Amino acid sequence: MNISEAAKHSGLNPQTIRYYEQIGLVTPARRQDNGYRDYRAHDLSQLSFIHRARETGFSIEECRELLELYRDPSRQSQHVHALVQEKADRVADQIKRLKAMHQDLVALARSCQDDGAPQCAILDNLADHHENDLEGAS
Amino acid sequence: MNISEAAKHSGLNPQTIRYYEQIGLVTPARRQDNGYRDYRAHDLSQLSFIHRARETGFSIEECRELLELYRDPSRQSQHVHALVQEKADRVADQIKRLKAMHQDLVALARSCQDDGAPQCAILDNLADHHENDLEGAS
DNA sequence: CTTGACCTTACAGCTACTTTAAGGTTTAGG
DNA sequence: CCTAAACCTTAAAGTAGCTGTAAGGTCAAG
Repeated sequence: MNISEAAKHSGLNPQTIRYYEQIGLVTPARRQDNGYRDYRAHDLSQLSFIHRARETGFSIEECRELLELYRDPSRQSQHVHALVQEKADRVADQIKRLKAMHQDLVALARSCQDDGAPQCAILDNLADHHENDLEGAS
Repeated sequence: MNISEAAKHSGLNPQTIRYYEQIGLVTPARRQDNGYRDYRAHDLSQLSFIHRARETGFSIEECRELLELYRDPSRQSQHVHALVQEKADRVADQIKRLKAMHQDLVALARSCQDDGAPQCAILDNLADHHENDLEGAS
């Protein structure tokens, strides 16, 4: 199976697959006589695994760890559990930060009249913080 | 005012300020006799503006737009409003995606017994999606 | 007059790819 | 049989948004 078919099956695209091979995330694919990469079910499952894991928010390095555990028959589920838990916590954190940012943006949008006038509370608001700054400074 | 003081006041750090100058986000700072960059209130307000805008989630290119509007006396608040509104929408979207990801992660963590056994539903889960895939394929 | 803290430039490194360039192979059509 | 399109190959550069390094110049304190 050529790389583009492997790409379709795994949900990755061909360049990305080559990239993963290049950085040693997946083992180099076997080659056909013409030098083309040749993929089989075994490879596809690893590529799909990576795709899923990346979608789920794991970084490349985290995927590397997960893949090693995936391939290791003597793995301990504790290790995997800890990895996932920590990731979940970090995502929760990120959500918190984005929510705050969203509130800021909504407040900014509301503060602006949208009437074509040159006055705009948004820009004033963004510029604001610094005014107090120089007065109190040395 | 030297760059490190400007950094303190604006909340950016010196390398970042130089970087912003380099990519043309801010106009090059005037220089002292010794060649050091020299910052005044006018520059600080722009740097602070950028810092706030970046914190609020605007990309460098968006900051460039906002800054141009900020500096333009004939700007129209509509334009700014649209920019902010669109950004707010995109952030809301990102929050949605992260929430889905978080649910996935929590579900994964729960599915795993954390008992040191080699079986781990997490890895099975990540690997899963592909099984169905080959059967239906050519 | 030396030490340390600042400043300068230019360039490499980071993540996770995507794009480009320059070429070889295969396949379908005329 | 030839050609054009659609694949495949590699290596290298570009993307965002900085951060860190190297190799030097400047300045204030003791």
